[in-house]
Amino acid sequence: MSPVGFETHNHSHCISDSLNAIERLCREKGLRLTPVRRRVFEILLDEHRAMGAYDILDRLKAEGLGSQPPIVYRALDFLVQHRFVHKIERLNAFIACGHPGEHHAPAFLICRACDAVAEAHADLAQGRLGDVAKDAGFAIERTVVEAEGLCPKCQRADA
Amino acid sequence: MSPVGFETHNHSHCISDSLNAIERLCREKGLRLTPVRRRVFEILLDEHRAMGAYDILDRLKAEGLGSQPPIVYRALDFLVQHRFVHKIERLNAFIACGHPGEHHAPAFLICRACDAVAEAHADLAQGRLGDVAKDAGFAIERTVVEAEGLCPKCQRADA
DNA sequence: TCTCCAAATGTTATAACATAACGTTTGCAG
DNA sequence: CTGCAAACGTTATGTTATAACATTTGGAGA
Repeated sequence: MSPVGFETHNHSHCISDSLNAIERLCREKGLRLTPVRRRVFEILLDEHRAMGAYDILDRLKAEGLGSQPPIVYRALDFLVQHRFVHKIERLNAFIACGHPGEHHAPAFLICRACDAVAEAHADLAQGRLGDVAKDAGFAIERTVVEAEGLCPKCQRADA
Repeated sequence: MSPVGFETHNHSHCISDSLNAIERLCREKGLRLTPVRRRVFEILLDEHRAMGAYDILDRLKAEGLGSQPPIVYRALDFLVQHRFVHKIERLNAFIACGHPGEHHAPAFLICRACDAVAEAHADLAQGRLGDVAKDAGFAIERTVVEAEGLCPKCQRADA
């Protein structure tokens, strides 16, 4: 349950590992990892931050891979649906999943100063909210858990 | 910690109680509950559901109380800042707080079929996510907790 | 009371985010 | 090899949100 995002790491490994992981998952499940979908995922891995759909689109355009919003939104729909990418609702932005394939209910720590995002894990449906939902007869299917605050670096800059 | 929103209730009481509560709070804290701010809050109480900013704006327009987006967004900023209204990020919509003034970390159950929203309470910062954040040196200031699924009524309709 | 300042409002314009609709291409099962 | 579903390309538009600047309002202090 350690967050990913505020530490340094071997980035080329994290890119190839994640890419390998989703390639394998797509093969196993018969999903089509088309060039656009694959490239959108790579861009998100490469930038390693939450990006707006239009930021991604700009990169696609520069590479000659589709140039209109629906292209990128459709690719993102696919990636989000299969949990390869998460949407950060607070930022209207998208980020590559830190451990694609592993079952998880993602939670995010979002720095309000630098917009850095760390992915953690918090299975709400298992906790008190799950009890509340159960009592209310509500069937939870997905959860959005986002904590906004200051990352370590920006706390120091603040002081 | 019971959710509010899927049950019937005495609506005129809930309106006057909430309105009284925020009037008192504004008096105590020296906040200015101006006509627009007050009316936006009343509209949200009255409709008793999550409304988009432009839905609210339509009602304001009909009443001759300001007619441009910044009017309603500024009122909403004020109301959200003081926790009289919550933003539902998943819906890009706003809902009157079920118990203004009480300290709380709101959580929402959102029906994907009818968009009904129930407010619950889940102080994440106190739980496991709080520990993770602490370990990462991240200072949580606000949390967004939204569970999407099916409300009791829509589960029955589904079957 | 006046006057000055900060906060709130009014207004125009535009930025940022997202999808509807429809035609074309592609991949693959039969 | 053919027919269909899925993905892609494209145009247009819908939806959500804010920048920037002028004007008005409310209240603290001279």
